[in-house]
Amino acid sequence: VQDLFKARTSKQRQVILDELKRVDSHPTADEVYLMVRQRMPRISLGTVYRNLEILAEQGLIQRLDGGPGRRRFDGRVEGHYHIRCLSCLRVADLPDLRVSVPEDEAAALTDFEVTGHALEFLGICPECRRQGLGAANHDAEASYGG
Amino acid sequence: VQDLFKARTSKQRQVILDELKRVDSHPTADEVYLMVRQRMPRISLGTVYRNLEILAEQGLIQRLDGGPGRRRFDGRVEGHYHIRCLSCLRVADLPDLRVSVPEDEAAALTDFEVTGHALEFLGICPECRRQGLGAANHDAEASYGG
DNA sequence: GTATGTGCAAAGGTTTTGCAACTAT
DNA sequence: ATAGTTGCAAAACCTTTGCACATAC
Repeated sequence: VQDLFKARTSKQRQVILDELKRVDSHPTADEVYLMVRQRMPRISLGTVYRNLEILAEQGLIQRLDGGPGRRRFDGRVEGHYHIRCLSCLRVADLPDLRVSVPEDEAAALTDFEVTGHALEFLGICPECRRQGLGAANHDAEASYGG
Repeated sequence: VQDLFKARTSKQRQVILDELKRVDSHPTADEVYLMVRQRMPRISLGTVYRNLEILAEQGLIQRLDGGPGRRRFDGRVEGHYHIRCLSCLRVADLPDLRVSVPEDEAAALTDFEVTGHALEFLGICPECRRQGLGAANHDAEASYGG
């Protein structure tokens, strides 16, 4: 997470945001780089990464998948959901939670053949809460991301 | 995705699976490497990666976060879910789908302070379906992952 | 004037891969 | 016998960062 700072409006940042609002693909960082370079050939990939991060923190764009932390593995394969601590990145199991996720509706709305879903809860674990690492520091991480 | 092949039972693969079943942390690849090395000091990190991949494909373990594909960005920030094609990895929006996700229950079950959730549908998009890239090739990717 | 931002290039961290030797079937 | 597997090291890949110069406020 970035430090507190007073964001300026740079040409580069505006164009990146523009391009992201313009399309409805969900581009990766280097795809954004390619898009932006057509209007601004001298922009660097590092600048794109930096600004995507900043824009996401400001809540002006949304970061999909990954979120914080690396790929993890789970030896338990029976259906269960997970909850991840946004502070220490640990993952805990939710073996006893049932959620009814309307895969059929999603299929109807998109024409996809829906084969499953991934649902993960986000929050702050008891240990981190005790240490005062509250949710305030992890605001823009909120809901709906996927 | 791996090719079709007849998996053998190697000592290494068994130990990796063992260790993953033994713990209920959700280790990253290099954490698995550290765990396994205590019983098998000469195993290599590459072998760990290869076997985690294979085990996940066989459905014997579960891969969390990331799943296939890289980090993506979305210029639309109003709450909406996504669906990802397991074949071409493209992501589409589901602006009109409402899901009631019981964050309060998750909080009660874990003592986490729950600040949000990430939900993503998985499937095969119409284009890929047309090309015969059916869900059969993407089986173990199914539900519940996070 | 000064904090913020940029381009460039190098470094960082994770994951994948080529290869020759080894092993389960 | 032979297809699958391993260890090792190198490569690939994605993302972050240090720095000197530029720019917005």
